[in-house]
Amino acid sequence: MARRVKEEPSIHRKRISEAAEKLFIRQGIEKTTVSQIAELAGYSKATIYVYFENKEEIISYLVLHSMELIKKQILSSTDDTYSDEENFMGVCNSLLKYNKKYPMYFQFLQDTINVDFSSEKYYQSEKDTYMIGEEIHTYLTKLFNLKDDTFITVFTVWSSICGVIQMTAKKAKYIKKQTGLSETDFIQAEFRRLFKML
Amino acid sequence: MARRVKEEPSIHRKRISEAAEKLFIRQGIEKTTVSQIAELAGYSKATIYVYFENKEEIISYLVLHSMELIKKQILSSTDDTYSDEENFMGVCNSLLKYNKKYPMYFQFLQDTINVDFSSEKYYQSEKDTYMIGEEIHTYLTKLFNLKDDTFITVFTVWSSICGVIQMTAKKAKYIKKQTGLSETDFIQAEFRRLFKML
Amino acid sequence: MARRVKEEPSIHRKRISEAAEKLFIRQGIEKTTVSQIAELAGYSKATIYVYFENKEEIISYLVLHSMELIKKQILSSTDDTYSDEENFMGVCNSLLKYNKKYPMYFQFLQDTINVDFSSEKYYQSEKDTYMIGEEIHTYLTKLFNLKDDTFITVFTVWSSICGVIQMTAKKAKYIKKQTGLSETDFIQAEFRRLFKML
Amino acid sequence: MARRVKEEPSIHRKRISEAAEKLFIRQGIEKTTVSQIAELAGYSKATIYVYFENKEEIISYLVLHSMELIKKQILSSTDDTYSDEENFMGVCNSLLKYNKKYPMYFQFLQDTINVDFSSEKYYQSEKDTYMIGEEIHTYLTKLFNLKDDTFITVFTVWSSICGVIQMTAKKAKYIKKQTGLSETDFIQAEFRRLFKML
DNA sequence: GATGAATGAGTGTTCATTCAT
DNA sequence: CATGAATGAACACTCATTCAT
Repeated sequence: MARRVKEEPSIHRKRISEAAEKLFIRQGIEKTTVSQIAELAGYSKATIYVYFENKEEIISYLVLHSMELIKKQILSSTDDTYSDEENFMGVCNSLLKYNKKYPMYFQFLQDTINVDFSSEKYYQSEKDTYMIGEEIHTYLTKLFNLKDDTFITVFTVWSSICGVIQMTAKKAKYIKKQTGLSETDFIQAEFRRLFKML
Repeated sequence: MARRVKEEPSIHRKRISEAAEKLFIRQGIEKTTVSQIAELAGYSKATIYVYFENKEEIISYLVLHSMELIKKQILSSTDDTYSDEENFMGVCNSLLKYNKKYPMYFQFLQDTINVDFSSEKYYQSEKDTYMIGEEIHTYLTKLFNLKDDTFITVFTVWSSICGVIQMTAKKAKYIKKQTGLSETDFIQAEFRRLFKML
Repeated sequence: MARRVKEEPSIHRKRISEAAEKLFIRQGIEKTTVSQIAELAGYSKATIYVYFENKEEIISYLVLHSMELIKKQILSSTDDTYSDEENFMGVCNSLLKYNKKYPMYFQFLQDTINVDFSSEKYYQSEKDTYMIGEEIHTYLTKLFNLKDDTFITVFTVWSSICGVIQMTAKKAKYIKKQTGLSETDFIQAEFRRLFKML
Repeated sequence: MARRVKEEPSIHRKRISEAAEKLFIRQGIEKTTVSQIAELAGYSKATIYVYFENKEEIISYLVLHSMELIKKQILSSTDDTYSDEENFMGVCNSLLKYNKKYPMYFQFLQDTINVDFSSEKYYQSEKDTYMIGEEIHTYLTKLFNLKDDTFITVFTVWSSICGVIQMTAKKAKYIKKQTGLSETDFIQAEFRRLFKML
């Protein structure tokens, strides 16, 4: 599992990762083989290993992609001029939408991120991912205009939203059985409750 | 993949599942092979299949085990006579402790649970797991003496706590870097913040 | 694969072999497990090995059974007072019926039979099977009142009938495609042709 | 069990199938493992799966091979200019020789052949096998200059020859015991008898 | 006499990865 | 640069058979 810094994404990396993405979403990461990725990307299997060290690095690359998407999503659904509640719901629904579209990437959001960039063994993607996470965090802090305990508050709220989205998605059937509410209705209610708590 | 109700755990099932548990925690479920489980449990591989239908059933058995543990944990750290905050922190720290000890089981908490028990294809363990989940839920409802919107509130809070614990555990390094706080200190602060929100 | 002479079939051997027979017919020999036989026969797996040395001996026992059936079948469908053609068709249709009912046993008819009974390593069943074959042969010889070259004629005709039945059964689809005739119609025509040849 | 048409036999397919052939003859198809085939062919087990979809396809490939051999054998031992008896004996002895050399393939001759080529799920080999069978059939029809009932006659005779060869081979010991004749002598006598019947 | 318990020895198949060309 | 070819290492699961009790 040797990790080294690699030159930045060429057109090939993009093409390969896009193929991988489609397959990951369609059938899950574990069940997607490098062969399938190669075929869909229009390369030979061996060529994949020219542009990515291994399957893991492809995943890493896509984690970055997912972070970029979330950021975009959040930026486009929030605004200085909106009310706090509108903004809060904007963030929530960005994440929700994201989880619906890329349920598997959502997991990544809550996954460990390599922060020890002093070592030389990391993928460039990991560094980039980290930085985008930072940007989102900074953006949210400003958005909610929090004065003190900024970090912890943003972190806690963010974590709670993620927790609620994840749990609700997984237990949808159970919720339906207990409350009769659809997943969609239930989660909006949860978001509102969460906002009131703030 | 025939699933049928099976007679309850014998001493062998216990021994095997304990071996599986150790390995699952140490190296993850996917990477643990039935051979390894057999070896550690002191049985031959074939014998494993005498006591469990397949690997999946071992997992299912352990999910139940994990639910039982959480329940015990929560019961022993909360009480009618405590203040609301004490109880809240009790629940939080139960889950936290649990996640520290069995990080992999914690995932199970947020995992889909088979609820369609009308079908005949499920393991007894799955049904049992569901029921313990119900018991915890009922207990928490009473504990916090919530009058209306009970279900949604308990669910939201529970999800938030899980989200916070999970995210904090995964991003511990990042948090340290940003705030200088240890994971332990940071998460206690998060719990308190969460309580204030209620 | 040690073979030793064994004491004659008790009631248990009968019960076990009957279970095996049902399963062999239903799902083939290879796909039938000793466990299944034991279960259907109402014994424990280990008990099977008390009454039969191994799976092979069960098969051997059933081969004998099949021989007995064929003999009965032939005896009941031929008679001194019938015409030669009637008798010939009787034999043919006995074998045909037999093949339809126990396609898998039919193979046995054309299988090697242990004739070296001087050695001590054979199953009693094998000896018995051999003797019934002899009886059938003797019966047919008398039936067709052949004077010279008896053995070879009976053997050749018998073999031809078997060959025709087997090939026709296996190539039924092909025959349908080529001639438009059903397997039943086609094989009766073959039998008649065979008789004319005699 | 996806079956698709594959590109034609390379040198590897030949090498692998030749190894498989030896093992199949020596110990039977069922008892031959893919590992053994790989070892004897000088490849790694995984490589076998590069050139054949699965074990079944190897068998299918060899069935074709066997059909080609029989055809050659028959063509080289019969001729327009020979007498009918010479030709008949030629066909018989072709099949006999073939059975001696590849007893296990001989079984294939009497086995079901996939005729439903409208479906897309078959191996190219299976189609080819079918076509060679057709060619043999056509050739024999012309050879014996049969006018009417051609199909049924050729089919019946062919089946009878196969039946006689198979039965005689399996019961050689028994025949020796009963007639004192060697298998070789006995079967030639059978062939002659068969010819006289025509 | 009957069996519960245990297992050795496979079995076909998959897949990420390497490397000579 | 790109890849065809090859494979090591697994992996979940099966089953006939044994033997102490």
